[in-house]
Amino acid sequence: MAQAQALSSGLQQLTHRSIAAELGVTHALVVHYEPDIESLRARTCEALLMGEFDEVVGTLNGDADPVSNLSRVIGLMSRPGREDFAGVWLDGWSLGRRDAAAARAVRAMMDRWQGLVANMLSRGTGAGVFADVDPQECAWEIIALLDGLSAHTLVGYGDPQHYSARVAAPVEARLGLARGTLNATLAPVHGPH
Amino acid sequence: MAQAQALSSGLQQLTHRSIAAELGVTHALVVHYEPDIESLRARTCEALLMGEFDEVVGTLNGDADPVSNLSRVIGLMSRPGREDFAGVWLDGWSLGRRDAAAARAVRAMMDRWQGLVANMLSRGTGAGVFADVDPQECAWEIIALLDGLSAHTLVGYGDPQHYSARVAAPVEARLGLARGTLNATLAPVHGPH
DNA sequence: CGTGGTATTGACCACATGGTCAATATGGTG
DNA sequence: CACCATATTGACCATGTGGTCAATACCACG
Repeated sequence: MAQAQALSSGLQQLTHRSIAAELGVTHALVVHYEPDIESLRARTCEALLMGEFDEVVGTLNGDADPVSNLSRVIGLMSRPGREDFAGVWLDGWSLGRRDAAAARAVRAMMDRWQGLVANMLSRGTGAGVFADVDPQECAWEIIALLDGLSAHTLVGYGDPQHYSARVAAPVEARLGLARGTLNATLAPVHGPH
Repeated sequence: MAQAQALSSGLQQLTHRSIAAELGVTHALVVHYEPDIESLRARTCEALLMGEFDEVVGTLNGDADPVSNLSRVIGLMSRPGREDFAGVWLDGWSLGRRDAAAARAVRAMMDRWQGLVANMLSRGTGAGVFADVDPQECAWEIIALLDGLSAHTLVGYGDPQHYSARVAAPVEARLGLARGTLNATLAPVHGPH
């Protein structure tokens, strides 16, 4: 419902009337149940980002190998067709500029991602598979790279075919991995549902 | 004028009436001279980004050392107080989602930055100072990292004090430089005017 | 002087937004 | 049945937007 609309048209286009139209009711009714549209937007944003996160985490299910974990995350985040979620992130940042609550929510989501990656990194460094980096700091760098990628996606900068490799390369260098180790050619494993 | 307003309030808040108010005239007059506000926004965005670019390029004036060049760029882009320009980038990406012309303009700006960095990289690899990377690809990665940084800036994610180091670290790793080589503690050299 | 072009205005329009409010259905419970 | 809570509506409001238009003011030039 609201989430699909936000995905395809952007959070700012999510309005009492747009929801009402899709539901086939009056906008007054929507107002009745959702009196504060700003909050609805923030919550929708949060729900969408949380959904994406959970989906990715679900994909890692059971797999404990930090290399394949990282590879999968990179593959999923740089896959073609992720433009809509990139848009949600962008809307979230935009929203966070004026709405303190939204900013807090977005930061919390970023923390989740950072934690996920940091976890992989610390497992990898512990096992001696990765170079000895500070997992927290390095996770931040990877998140920043992925966020930059989202931005690029939205204005169609660069060839999407190269996205995965372009994220993988610097991460591999940072972790002392051989070139191509992290460049998953689109993870086949069941895929997101 | 218009640029200052876009910087402080965001491109979307740049409106016929907001300009008129600041100029102390009627909004009809503004319409008379600037009939298409969308185009004004796009042009303002472009001008601002171009201004930032030129300012940074100006700072490098005469210095041919790729290491100090890169270090300065990283320092400038991750300095505290750059939130407003980060906002312009964000607005640009946002604008580019629906306005094809704006997207083209933003992509052109990204190309400029990518070219600037690629140039540094190819000089560095040529001189054997940097590891042997593909300058074009690697420049892209660095740009993505900086763009991700801009996004983080806007929602206040992470400690701004660490921004510079966090960008420097992965780049150093990628280029085979010693830790800290690129972590300029705020370039003192005259500074941007 | 007056004639013409530019600067500037106020009044207006259509449209969309968030939101309120009183008035109805509608359906279950005592 | 009567009653009450909930669902739902249409009408309305203030505000903001982009934009048009006819009417002035003003100033230079012949």
